[in-house]
Amino acid sequence: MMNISDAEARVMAVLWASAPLSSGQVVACLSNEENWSPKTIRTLLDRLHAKGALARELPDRVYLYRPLISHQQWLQTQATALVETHFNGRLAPLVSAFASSQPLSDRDREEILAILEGKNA
Amino acid sequence: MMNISDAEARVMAVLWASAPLSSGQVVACLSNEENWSPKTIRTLLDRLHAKGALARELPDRVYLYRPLISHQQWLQTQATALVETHFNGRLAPLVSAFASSQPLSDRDREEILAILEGKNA
DNA sequence: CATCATTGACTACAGGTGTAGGCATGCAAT
DNA sequence: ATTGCATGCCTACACCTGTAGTCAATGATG
Repeated sequence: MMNISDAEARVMAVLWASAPLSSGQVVACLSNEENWSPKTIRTLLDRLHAKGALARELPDRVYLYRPLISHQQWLQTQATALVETHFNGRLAPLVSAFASSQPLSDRDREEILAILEGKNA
Repeated sequence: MMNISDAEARVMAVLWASAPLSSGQVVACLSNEENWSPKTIRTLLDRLHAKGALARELPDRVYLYRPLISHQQWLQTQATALVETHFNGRLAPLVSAFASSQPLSDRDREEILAILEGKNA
């Protein structure tokens, strides 16, 4: 799996929410949340394209970008990577570490319980 | 919380397992698992000290290093950071992402259930 | 004592990341 | 047609990271 940096991930998030988008549209979406120069965002789009995380086509005069990896895929990668590198590959210690730093919400409790019971799908 | 890179974390792991240790002892511990030059390990120790992750004293002619942050603390930081940045601050979606990439072991299931029931402490 | 191996202090260097800037071009508006 | 803004392409630059190397002092060994 390719590496996507934090800044790049925020750009991906926009395209995971809706795609394809032109660079201008991505810039517009991000200008609310991030205080980045349009140049910065275009650089990140370029890098994501170079990495193979985004496809782009030029139907008109402007590139349209589209994710090449799914959000789900990416979340799985991130979750398993953390579990592997810091928790010896087991999920429970991560859950424990998280729960000991902040109490679990009822909603989290219920959803996790459902997953444990195999109702995830 | 300071940043500790992956390579640095493997050095921290040695000192979390036993401390204080001299740089030579850390080198010895790591030479089994990692294929690093002693130079590399000393560089990592230096950087960890510069970052404030390790304390060091020089009682004899050799530095002794000791962690300034606990393993637990670090795991909490890592877990909550991932949850914040990729899962909107909620744990359940992370559990879901992990479980959908590989089935949970019985042991994980049991331990997580125990945590949900408040038996973590 | 002369030499070697260990340690510390400083330096190196490429690739990734955050964060843009400069230049050219082309559509848009006057 | 001229001007100006958006866009693409290339460049910049500092800091972090992985992975060492050099040089000098010091303690151990023959």
